[in-house]
Amino acid sequence: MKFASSYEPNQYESEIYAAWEMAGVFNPTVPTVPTDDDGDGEDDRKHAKNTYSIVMPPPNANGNLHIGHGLTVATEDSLTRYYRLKGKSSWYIPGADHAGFETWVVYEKNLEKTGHTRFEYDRNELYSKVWDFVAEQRGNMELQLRALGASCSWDDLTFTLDENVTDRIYTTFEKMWNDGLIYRGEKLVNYCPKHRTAFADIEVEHKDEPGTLWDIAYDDIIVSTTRPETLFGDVAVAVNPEDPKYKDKIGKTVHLPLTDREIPIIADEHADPEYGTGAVKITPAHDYDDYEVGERHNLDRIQVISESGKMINVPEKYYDLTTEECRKQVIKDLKEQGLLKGEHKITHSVAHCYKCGTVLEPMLKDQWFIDVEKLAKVAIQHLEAGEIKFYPENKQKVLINYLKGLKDWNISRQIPWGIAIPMFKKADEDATDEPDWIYDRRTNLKEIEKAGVRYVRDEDTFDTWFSSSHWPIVCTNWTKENYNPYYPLNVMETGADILFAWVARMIMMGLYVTGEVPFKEVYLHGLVLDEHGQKMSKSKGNVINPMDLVTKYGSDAFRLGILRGRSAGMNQAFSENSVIAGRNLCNKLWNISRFVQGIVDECNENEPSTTTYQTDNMGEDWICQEINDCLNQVEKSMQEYRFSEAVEVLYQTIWDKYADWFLESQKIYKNAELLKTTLEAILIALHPFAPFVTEVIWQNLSWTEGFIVTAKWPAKLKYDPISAANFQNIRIIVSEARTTLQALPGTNNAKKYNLMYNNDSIVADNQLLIKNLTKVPAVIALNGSPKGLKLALANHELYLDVPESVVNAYKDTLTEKILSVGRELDALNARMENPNYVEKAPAHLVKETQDQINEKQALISHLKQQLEVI
RNA sequence: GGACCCAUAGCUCAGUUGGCUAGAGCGUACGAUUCACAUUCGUAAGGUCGCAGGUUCGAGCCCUGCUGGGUCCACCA
Repeated sequence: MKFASSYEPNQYESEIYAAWEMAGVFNPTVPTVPTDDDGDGEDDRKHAKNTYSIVMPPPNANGNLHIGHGLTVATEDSLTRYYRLKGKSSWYIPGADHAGFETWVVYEKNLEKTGHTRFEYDRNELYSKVWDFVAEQRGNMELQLRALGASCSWDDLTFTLDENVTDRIYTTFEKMWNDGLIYRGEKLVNYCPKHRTAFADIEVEHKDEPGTLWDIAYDDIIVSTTRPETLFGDVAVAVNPEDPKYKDKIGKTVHLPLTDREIPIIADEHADPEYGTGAVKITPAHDYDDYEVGERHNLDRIQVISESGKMINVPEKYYDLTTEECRKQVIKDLKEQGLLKGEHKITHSVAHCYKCGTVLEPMLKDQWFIDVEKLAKVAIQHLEAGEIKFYPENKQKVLINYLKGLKDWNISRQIPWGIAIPMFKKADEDATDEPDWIYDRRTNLKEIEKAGVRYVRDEDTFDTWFSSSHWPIVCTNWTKENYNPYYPLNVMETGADILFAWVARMIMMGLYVTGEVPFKEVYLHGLVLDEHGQKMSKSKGNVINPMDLVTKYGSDAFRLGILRGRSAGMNQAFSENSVIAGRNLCNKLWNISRFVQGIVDECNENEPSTTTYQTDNMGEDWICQEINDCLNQVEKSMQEYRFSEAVEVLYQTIWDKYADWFLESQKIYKNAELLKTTLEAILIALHPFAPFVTEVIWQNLSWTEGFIVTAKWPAKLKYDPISAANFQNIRIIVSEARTTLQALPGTNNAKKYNLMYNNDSIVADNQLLIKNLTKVPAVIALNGSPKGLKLALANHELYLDVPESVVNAYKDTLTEKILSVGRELDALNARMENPNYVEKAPAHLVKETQDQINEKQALISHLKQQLEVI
């Protein structure tokens, strides 16, 4: 006997994972690169259809996994393992993210601790410093993925800075440049003065905050503003053309306070007559709306805030102040001059850096932009054609809606840790015929020469989402030349929170580069919340570390626990309890196997299992039916990404049906061949969710061969359906006997009273089983002279051999039972008395109702007889 | 301002084209104990499915409105 009495995951998990990895069972069976073994000049994979591909959203290469990764892996790996068992060549491609901005922030903080700043180094130096930093930290995350059981193909791990990735990014960028989809523009961008980089719109966090709205007199016009310090950048005052208050002022000029400038009053829809004073100052260099007003009226842009957040291009007095200091000074000076006419407290939303919380400045900068209009349009067409199926479904509409309003995408970042933008600016002023910017891949050079003209490289790097948008393409080694059976991916699984940032961009880029959608289905998971439904955060102290749970309860328990009760796209609570429930299931399965192995040993049936088992009794037919049902439901659930349902049905089948009824019956019958076949079926069916315990058991069973990872999904079991249906009688009889025994006065009743039956071949044939399941001392035939307490069964005549006093004490319970069955009967009768129901409801339902009425009536009359006897 | 999601047992959640007496896990109460498992076994209690209408023979599910909670997008001088 190899099985200890309880399952200890820590004893086995790392060893089992190492064995899997060593044996290469996670590698896809169909090659992942073009092959031509038969030498016919054609890729052998041309006809490989049975593939399943899924990529991992790359976790931060130098970070640790958090609970969201735990859910990601549990979900993706369950899919991968399921389809592998289903016979597909499954390829789960792992990844690691250089996490441009995130890592940079961590690195820069460390750098500052050592008393240095980024400005002491050039980009190449910084890049190699961060590279070393990441290399040092790297590896934890990959070990943690293994601990979670991720069955990925490790040889194919893709790092977002791998050469094939940067190659692909450059190729795409070049194509876009040539197609005119890339442009350089001076636009307002979201700029973090602390990190000194710009962000895409999607990375900005808006928060509602209290603020002040000041009224400032520009001569006789009063403007309202929340940012008086930007006054020095004002180039106009706008009023609404329909606003009668200001109609006669349009075209005139006003004096800009604290300066010696005159600025025009212009008419623009942007000014809302209802808001504030209805007149608004226009600062095109520091406000998005004003920028657009400026465009419309061809106004200058005066930048008054520098990239370090200090005032520039302002009178000496204000120069080099921070925006905050300057604001105070301006307010003070305006007050002194009597120009401050009002002050109102308001709530407005303010843009913050999602990393450090600093207020973002809209900043006028030259940046690279992607003209997204065409890309979005193509994506919308394919989405509307239903080429990608979404789980949850509604995300398709949400995504289309987003794409319809998408603005041009700023892909420049001013941080060194990332893929360099392969663009060079003309340095020779004289070469007027040459283009200002040229594309070139030699980003390691600060300066290049082309046709005798000098060019200097752009120092910016790509937004990480630009490279991430190629993820399905780079992970599967897609190329234009070769057919690839793994592209498009079968599914893209990721967090619902990055639908826009990532999924949308992968779709646009996939279509642009390959002409095909990058994946056929999208499954989005929600946030994992704490047990009270609160978002996990360090500040709240409610963060759950998945690795702690894995250590404590095992990887399988964690996976089962986190998938349980979870559905697509929903933010849902998670607690240790569900992991404990998972741990218990693993232990149950372990003991089930221990028990089965015991019988197999006893019967000397240690040869590989066959499908030629015989079913010799109702319980055996019944469990075959139950397992088939279970397999069908798991298959259906997996098809629809209903993991929670799949896990639920497995729990019930394994625990409530296989262990509690079938194995109990096998204590009598001992059908070793059937036990082997059925145990294999449940082990394989559970394997996608609990890979370790099922494999450990598989390795310990005497008759199984190879790894369960690469086993075949179970075939449907053969059984006699009539016999299977008859087993329900046993279950009903046993349940009723148990309920009644518990309800009788006194304790330990099961040991006291015999069960007697009259004229019942099912009971007669299963006396021993019923005795074992109810734990009564004996099950005895009555031969026509009833006594004791009759069980509340419509179709069976059974009695508990209890003394009259006990029967009398049971009288109240019996009366209540008659009443409750009576209420059920009334409800059924009412339904049948409704002619519309009888006419319009489907015939089988009407018949069912009638059958039930008959049954309840029989039951009531049985119970009433009993009551009369008392 | 636009859109989306959620509301079912004490807690966390299932409930697929409308169909029987609305389920699970955890928790609670009571009982069991050599013979695979106390990480066990058995039994029970606990729900007018957020509110108000409507459609239907029949509504947790479909429709309308409302209330409460959450998310995203846009805007906010």
